[in-house]
Formats: sequence, C-alpha cells, structure tokens
Amino acid sequence: MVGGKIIGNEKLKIGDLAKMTGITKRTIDYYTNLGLLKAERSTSNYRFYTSEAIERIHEIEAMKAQGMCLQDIKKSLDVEHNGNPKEDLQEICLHMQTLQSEVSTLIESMNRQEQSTKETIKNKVLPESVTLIQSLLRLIT
Amino acid sequence: MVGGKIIGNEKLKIGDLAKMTGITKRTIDYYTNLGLLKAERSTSNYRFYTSEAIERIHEIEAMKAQGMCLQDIKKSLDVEHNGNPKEDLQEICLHMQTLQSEVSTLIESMNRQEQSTKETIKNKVLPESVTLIQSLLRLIT
DNA sequence: AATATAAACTATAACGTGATGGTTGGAGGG
DNA sequence: CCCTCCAACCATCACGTTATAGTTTATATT
Repeated sequence: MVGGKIIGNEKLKIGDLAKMTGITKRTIDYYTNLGLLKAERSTSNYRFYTSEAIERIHEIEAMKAQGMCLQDIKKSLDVEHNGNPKEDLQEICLHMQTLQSEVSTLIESMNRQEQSTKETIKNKVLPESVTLIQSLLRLIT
Repeated sequence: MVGGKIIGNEKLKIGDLAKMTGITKRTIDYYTNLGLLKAERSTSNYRFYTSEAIERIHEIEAMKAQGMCLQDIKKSLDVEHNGNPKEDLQEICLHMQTLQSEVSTLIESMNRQEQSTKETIKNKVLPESVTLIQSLLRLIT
C-alpha cells in the first residue's frame, strides 16, 4: 500500500452506485439531472461518481424521509457544503456559459424582429431586469 | 350568433384537448413543457389551449410517425410557422424572463464569493460574452 | 496474441404512474 | 340567493417503464 486509499474506490458507474446504496439507477439518473449528484463523464459519456456520492445519497434519503422536496434538499445541501469553493466556482462558470448562449439566441431573435416589435419588447422588459443585467456586467468587467 | 365563431372553440383545458385528439393528458403535458405546445395560464395556473393546438398535435404525430424526434419536430415547426410574429414576440419575452431569473441567481452566487474567487471567474468569462451582454443591454434600453 | 462476437452495462427519449395538493362547477340545504 | 360540500379536474413531483442506440467486457475462435 503505497499511498493508496483502501476504501474510497473512485470511478463508480451508475450501476455500482445503485448496488451500493440500494436505490435504483433511474433515481440516480434523475438526481444527477437535477444537479443533486455530480458526476464526471467519460469520453463515451458514461457517468463516473466518487464514493462521496454514496454519503450524499444517504443524506438525501434522510431529508426526503422528513418530507423535504428534492429542490429544497438541493439548496440545503448546496449551502451546507460550503468549504469547497471549487465546486461552486465550476457551477457558476457553467451557469455563465448557459447564460451566454441564452443571450446569444435571444439577440438573434431580437435582430430578426422589426423596429416596432423591438419597441414592444423593450417596453415589456422590466426596469429591474435592466438594472440586473447592468449589475452583472459590472461584476464581470 | 353575433360575431361568434361556430367552431374555433377557444380556452381548451388539457382534458378537452386530450379527448379531441386522442392523446393522453400526460403527453400534452410533456409537449407543453418541451415548448411544442403553447398554452396560456389561468390565474389558478390551469393551461388553456386554443383550437390551433389540435392541428398542431396532428402535425406532431405525423412527423413522429416518420421517425423524427420531438426536438427536431419542435425546430421544424418553429421555423415553419414564421408568418406569425406575435408568437415569436411572446417567446422572446418568455426568454427574457428566464434570462432575468438566470442572471438573478448568478449574481447572488457571485456575491457569495470572495474577491479572489470573483477575479478567477472574471478571467474565465470570455470577452465575447461581455460584448454579447452589452449588445443585449443596448437592445433593451 | 489478435479478433470476432455475444452478454452486460450505459445514456437518452418519450411517455406512464401514483401521490399530493390546489381548483371549479354543480347539487342540495338553509 | 347564499353557503357548503363533493366529485371531477388540473398541476407538479418523483420516479417507473420501454425502446433505441452506443459502450465495455468477457468469451470463444482463429
């Protein structure tokens, strides 16, 4: 044993995780899509979980038993695990990316509109939205 | 009959639409969430479809029978129906709304970060993204 | 050992299902 | 006529299910 973890068997596939936790693959799939579980992806798009996910699942099950919905559990766990800024950072960057593509398609649609239509849209945009976007801009420049 | 449409019975609820088309409520639900079908919402959050949706569903079924997936059907139908700018407008406004909430949560996450982390994020934001957001701002102000 | 092939595993799509909780329209009672 | 109460709807959640298609691995064959 030269620097090897004994337990901590990394690279768990969905089936492994399912057997180790007793919940179905579908549920793990669902949780992963919700962002409740994080997984790396192989080149062939297979999910790889770490042993960390096992405990996470048990936490989820415990909170579910107390009547919480998955969204709330997510928020709760996201806040709880706040000694790890790296994860948050990654998530924010990802968020920023989706937002970028959102904005991109939105601008395209806008440009396809006539001037009068554009005016209508402008009027429908709440001033707070404008402020919000301005704040964002200030944050990233 | 004083200016009333004989057919064209508007304000169809999901059950009505299901009976009229022969597809299940769940499927209509699914299509609506995908954005394949548009529905207004009552104050109590009930969906209201127009008779237009009936034909739309038949179109969808026809394209499905030819092996197309729902995403492609959506794109196809979205492009096809391009004599109706009102629909586009509604969609853009909706887009704008989701974007607004996206930005909102993003700013919140940003503000929870330390200064050093913020810098890291800034550096990860592509300059083109900044330009993009600036363009958006110009469009809506 | 290299290869072909079958068996087991995986991801995603497109709904189905059951539970939960809110909504509405009409029948009956005051 | 107003109020209440119930049955029929509706929305959403949290998975379950089936089908399709790609991947990995174990096994058999050359």
